[in-house]
Amino acid sequence: MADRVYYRVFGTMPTHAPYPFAEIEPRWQKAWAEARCFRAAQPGEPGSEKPKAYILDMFPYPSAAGLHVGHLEGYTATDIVARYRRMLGMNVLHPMGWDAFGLPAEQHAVQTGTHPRVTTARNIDNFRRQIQAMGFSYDWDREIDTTDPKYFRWTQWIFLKLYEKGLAYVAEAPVWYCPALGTVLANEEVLATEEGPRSERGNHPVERRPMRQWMLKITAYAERLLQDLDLLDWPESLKEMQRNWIGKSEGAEVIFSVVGSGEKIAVYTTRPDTLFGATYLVLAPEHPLVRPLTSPERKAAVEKYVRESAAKSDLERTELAKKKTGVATGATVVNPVNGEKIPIWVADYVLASYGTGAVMAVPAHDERDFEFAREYQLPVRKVIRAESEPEKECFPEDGVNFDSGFLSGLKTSQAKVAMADWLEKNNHGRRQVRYKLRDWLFSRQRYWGEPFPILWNGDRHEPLSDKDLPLTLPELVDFQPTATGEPPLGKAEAWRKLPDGRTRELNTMPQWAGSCWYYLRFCDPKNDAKPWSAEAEKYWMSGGGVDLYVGGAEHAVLHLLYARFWHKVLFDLKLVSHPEPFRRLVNQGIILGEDNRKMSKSLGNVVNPDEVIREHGADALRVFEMFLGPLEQMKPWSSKGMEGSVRFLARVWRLVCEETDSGEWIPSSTLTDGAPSPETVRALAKATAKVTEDLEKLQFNTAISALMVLVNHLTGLVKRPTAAVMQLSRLLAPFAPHLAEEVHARLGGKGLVSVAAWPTFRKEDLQEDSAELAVQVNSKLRGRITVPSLANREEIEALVRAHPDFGGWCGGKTVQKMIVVPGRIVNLISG
RNA sequence: GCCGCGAUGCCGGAAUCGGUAGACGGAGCGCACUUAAAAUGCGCCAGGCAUUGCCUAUGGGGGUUCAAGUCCCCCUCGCGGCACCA
Repeated sequence: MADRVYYRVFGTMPTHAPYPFAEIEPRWQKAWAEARCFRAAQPGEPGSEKPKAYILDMFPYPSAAGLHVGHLEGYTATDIVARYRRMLGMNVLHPMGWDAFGLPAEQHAVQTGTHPRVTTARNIDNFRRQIQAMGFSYDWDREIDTTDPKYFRWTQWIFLKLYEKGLAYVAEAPVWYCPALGTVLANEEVLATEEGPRSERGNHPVERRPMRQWMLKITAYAERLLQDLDLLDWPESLKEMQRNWIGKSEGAEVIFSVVGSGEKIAVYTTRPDTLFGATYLVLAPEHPLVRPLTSPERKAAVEKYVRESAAKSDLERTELAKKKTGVATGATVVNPVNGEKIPIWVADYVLASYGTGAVMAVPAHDERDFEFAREYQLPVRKVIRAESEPEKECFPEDGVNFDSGFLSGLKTSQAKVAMADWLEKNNHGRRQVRYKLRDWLFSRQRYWGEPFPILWNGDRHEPLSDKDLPLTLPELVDFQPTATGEPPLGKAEAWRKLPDGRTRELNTMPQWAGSCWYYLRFCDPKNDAKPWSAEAEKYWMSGGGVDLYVGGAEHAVLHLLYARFWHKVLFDLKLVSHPEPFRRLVNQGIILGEDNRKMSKSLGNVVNPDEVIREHGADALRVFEMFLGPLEQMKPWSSKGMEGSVRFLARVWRLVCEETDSGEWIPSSTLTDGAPSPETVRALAKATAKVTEDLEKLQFNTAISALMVLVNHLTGLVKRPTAAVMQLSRLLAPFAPHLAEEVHARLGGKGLVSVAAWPTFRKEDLQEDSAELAVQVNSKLRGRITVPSLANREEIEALVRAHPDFGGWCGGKTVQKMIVVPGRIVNLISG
């Protein structure tokens, strides 16, 4: 009984920490802040003569929930690189800031009446606290906040530049409206889901509504946004997503004349070579010519069909619709290439929003047209044959033309050119390039965003002048969006109306505005005269822009496309020196919960970094997140694995300290000032070589593994040379900076290890004295042989022949050939 | 359907130019220390047969090669994206 009480009481007592991280970590964070050792030198300042490195994270939206381990993975990776580059002697720009405009703070304001500014400030403080607890080496003098008037003044200024260039305009167009969010959304913010189109944020249903909105002419940059992807060191998958989103297609516009009327119908096709096979023409139900062209006897049927299509959701019109529907108009057009009369149909498989809203149907060579033709018994005329494969009913691939007049006998690629030439020569059409990319819907009916620096004078808009910037938000008590679709800013009567009768634009900018240029502001964050100085931009953005940009893949066609667009506009205005902002980009993979499912509150599998730091320390969290696996890969959390990282760091600690019976840490008696043995020299050289190589390739998991090998070696020594442990502390510094500083200091190291020089090694120290080669016989492993590591082929061959097992390996057969790969294998080929 | 990425022990993952598959960590097992446990240190650890040793193993099937996780062809599964874009 007494025993059980003893265990209950002492069994739940926390055993003391494997090493005193809770005392070490805050102390070094304070030391770094006091030494200001992570400050980046501006051009002209001492330190700016060093080569620069711009290492950037995608700055966070400071949510009420705080940081999660996924943020920390990317931030840890960039911090390691930043610390490593600093130790290599580079002038490193590694900044952090807050993308603080946005919907959640405003939704909170709607519900509680708390001003978004208050919530935002509180969330930022919490994020900053969490980030600082990780020991990240940010230059906090450069912290920025997109909601600060000193910042958004310049967001507004850049908007005016776009406005002046004619790249910002107001248009009445069908746009995506989200009733739940009370605002319109950009195409990029709408996802196609099984339940229909939904908002990217919050997964609310969205609908098409015609509204007057501000648009940015991103389409003017479509070709350059596409071409310049080739300049970038980005994941191929991400470039592909942007290419798909831009959606370039090359083809021709063909003009058909309507029989018995002066009307012409233009269609867009990527296959002008199939024009001889066109057997009908299809208009989208929304096409303006549908009504005027329909013959009186078809009128009722066509109008009914148009009405039905309009009532269908986008979903019903696309993927769920197994069967194509349509109706004949009774009108006909002339195929310009052969003078043939073909009927005009209306069908909703043709989209009004793409191309001209009309297509020429070639059922023999287009799956969709084929399906439709079969449904309504329309003629199918083959004009292209496969070069080798057997004939198919519908052949949409490239081949050779026949029954095609002047195109007969030509291959598809040649036929396309010939037909385009013919169309242009005879005025029946022309070559054309099209993009799926649409202009960027840039206004939102929300309060917590940048106000547009625009005034309305009746129906006309005009820009605010630079001297009136920043245009700040009016104070409001009621943030509720109105049912009429009028933005909340409409409630600020005094703000909205100017004495001279002009009124302010009431929409605000989307959250993406602030993040479109924040990386430029980091170059010169305190400049009150300009968004950034030319000198600072040229210095930090040289060599192709940001040298390393790490963030999640969810921004592939949002932030990353918008920022590239703004950057190109700024490039054309000669405000930046390179056409692309982010030279190298890496997506960190998401970290799953321990149950292998996506971390979410409802599943209860979210890992709270505050708790992990309290239990195991920031260094252990940093090391573990990097040791989990490759940065780009999706991987599950493991609390057992987390403990492994703690054990590793505690092993490092015990190289330097040992514990007394009373539980105190005293300097280890195993340390010696003696010279390291050749084995230790080799272990150090190997670790240095491997860690250096892996850091360059962002392979943090294998770099840590190399450090573990070194620590295991040092742990195994009876006497540990201080110099060796000192070198370990420098190799460890980017990964576990607090512990590295402590070890460095306890061993009598001068200054901060965070700014010490990165270790080097001598190539000859990597060399082993002897190497063990595998001996294969007819490619099967049969034995091993130890040879001097510098032995050449002939010497190795002689050693193999002289080896006592040689006869056994050959099994009495003669060796016809011996393949020797020094350092690797010997393969005996016998017959 | 199309595009991109991936599949290696019980688990996370290593493996340069094609050259000893499984580094490192976790889990497990054993030993030492301890009154005991924890912690720590050391050792074992793909599977099968077996006496040394041999055989089988990198999602599946073919191929190239002295040699394939790695290169080529076909297929299966998983993840991400796009999806009637003419």
